[in-house]
Amino acid sequence: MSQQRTGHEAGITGRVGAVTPSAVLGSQPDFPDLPEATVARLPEYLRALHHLAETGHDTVSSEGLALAAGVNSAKLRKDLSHLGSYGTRGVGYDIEPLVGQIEYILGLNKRRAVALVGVGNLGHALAGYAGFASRGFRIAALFDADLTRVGELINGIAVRHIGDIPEVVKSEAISIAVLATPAGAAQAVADQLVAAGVTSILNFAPVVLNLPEQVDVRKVDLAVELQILSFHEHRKSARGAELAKAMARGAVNGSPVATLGEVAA
Amino acid sequence: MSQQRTGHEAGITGRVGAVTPSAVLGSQPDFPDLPEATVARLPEYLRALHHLAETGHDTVSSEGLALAAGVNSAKLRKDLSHLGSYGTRGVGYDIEPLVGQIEYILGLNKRRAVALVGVGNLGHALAGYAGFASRGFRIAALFDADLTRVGELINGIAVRHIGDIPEVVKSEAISIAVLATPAGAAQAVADQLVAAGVTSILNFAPVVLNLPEQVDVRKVDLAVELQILSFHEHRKSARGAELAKAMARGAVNGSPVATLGEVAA
DNA sequence: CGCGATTTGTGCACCTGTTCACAAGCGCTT
DNA sequence: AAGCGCTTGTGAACAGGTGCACAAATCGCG
Repeated sequence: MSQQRTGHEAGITGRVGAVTPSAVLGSQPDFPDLPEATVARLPEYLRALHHLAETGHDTVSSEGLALAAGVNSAKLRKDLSHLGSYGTRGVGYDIEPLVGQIEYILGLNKRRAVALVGVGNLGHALAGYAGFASRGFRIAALFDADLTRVGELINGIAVRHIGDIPEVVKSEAISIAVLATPAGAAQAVADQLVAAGVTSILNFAPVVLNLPEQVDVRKVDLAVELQILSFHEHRKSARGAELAKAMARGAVNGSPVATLGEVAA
Repeated sequence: MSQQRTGHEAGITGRVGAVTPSAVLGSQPDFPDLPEATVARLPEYLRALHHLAETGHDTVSSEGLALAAGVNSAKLRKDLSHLGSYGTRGVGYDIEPLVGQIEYILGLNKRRAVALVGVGNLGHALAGYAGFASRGFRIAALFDADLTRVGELINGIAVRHIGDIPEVVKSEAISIAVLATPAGAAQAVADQLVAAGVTSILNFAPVVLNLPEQVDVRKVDLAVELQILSFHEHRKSARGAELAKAMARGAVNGSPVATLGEVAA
């Protein structure tokens, strides 16, 4: 159970990137077709690899990397096999070129400029989050609708009014935006962002955005995550109660106290 | 493409809750076996239903609710059918009892106490996040390892030292914790939480936690989300470039400018 | 009271993704 | 130079989830 479930729902099917058969242009396998599920795991592999590199490793086996990334080794090998062959049988994977390949695939060789809209409670924290900077992104602009917030400096960047979105998105060549506005404003702001040229949005507002097909949207809803955990809590206690009842009636083997953990294990 | 992908990876398979065959105890269908994918969508349905209720609706069709929740109607009907029958053919679903049923399943009838560990940049924002309170949770305790932070009041709650975790988790009957510590501290803190009795953890630290089977862990990594979007950006531009090249060579139909959007649509 | 319009609930086929298990390949040792 | 142990890469079976398409059920209206 404590297998780690990480962001990103499958839900949408199909390979990603399969648009032009390479036969048409005879291109080298520069951009392989990756299953969506694999794409979602690559960042986790990348993080684990960086950690291994920092702790002095040059190579790592699929078993070792799988452990560090919280997946099983077969899955890991299949995922990496999609990127081409970066392993040596009998030895393992060379960390350095593998890191390079994954970063290339993820488009992280160049640092990407990101806009953040909504400098409220959450947005403020995101603006200061060091993890963005250290993992390939640069917060290039902050926006808010509230005029009293405009001008405020956060981490050295001034908050601008959302009216400036078109101008700034163009001048900074921003294609990714983080949306941390209140729910009510999210759709309108998203429309403005898309109109300005943004093609990927990370949405923290608890609303379903309605946007053109070609725009990628990922949603993170903190309350939803807790509610899913709540379900599992409810389930555990319900099952525990039922089992206890069953025990009390049938009363065969094992101590009622241990049942919950035992069953799950 | 702009279909909304929401947290929560499948990855782990199997029904949830299938532990005791109800034959053993002849229990009413109080706690149905739900596919994990369905569980992950229920919170979204719940949010949409609340919104509909607030805007004066009594009933809603599967089509309408599916639209509001960002899924297709067949999937929605199948999901709801797992909860038992709350719809009327020819009419739709009665919102009120449906809300009640989903809240019951998710264990949201009673407000759940949550502990938050790590009152740094992100933790501070989470502590003040209104969405938790409004959607079934109560932040019952704040913890930090930094003694200079201990005692600070956030939203009316005092930050306590992590050494107090065992005591407070027991006295407040906390089973869910939010982990917003630096990566280096996360595993140790998680161990302490579990030892104190916590059985579900929402982990914001970019590390894979190693915990007993019976503990549920969900992971949210903001940088990972951006990296996935980055992949799609990279893919879009790579495909765009290839298409442009192909166009320039073969030069058959359509304007090169429109291709990207056209293909995706 | 019966008929038609509407919408749910679901059997079924399809498809993505996971896992097992093993052959192929590599390096080290003798 | 040959053999041995180790690890990758992958074919094949399996599991879970999705979406179509339709039968069953309900309501409203004539």
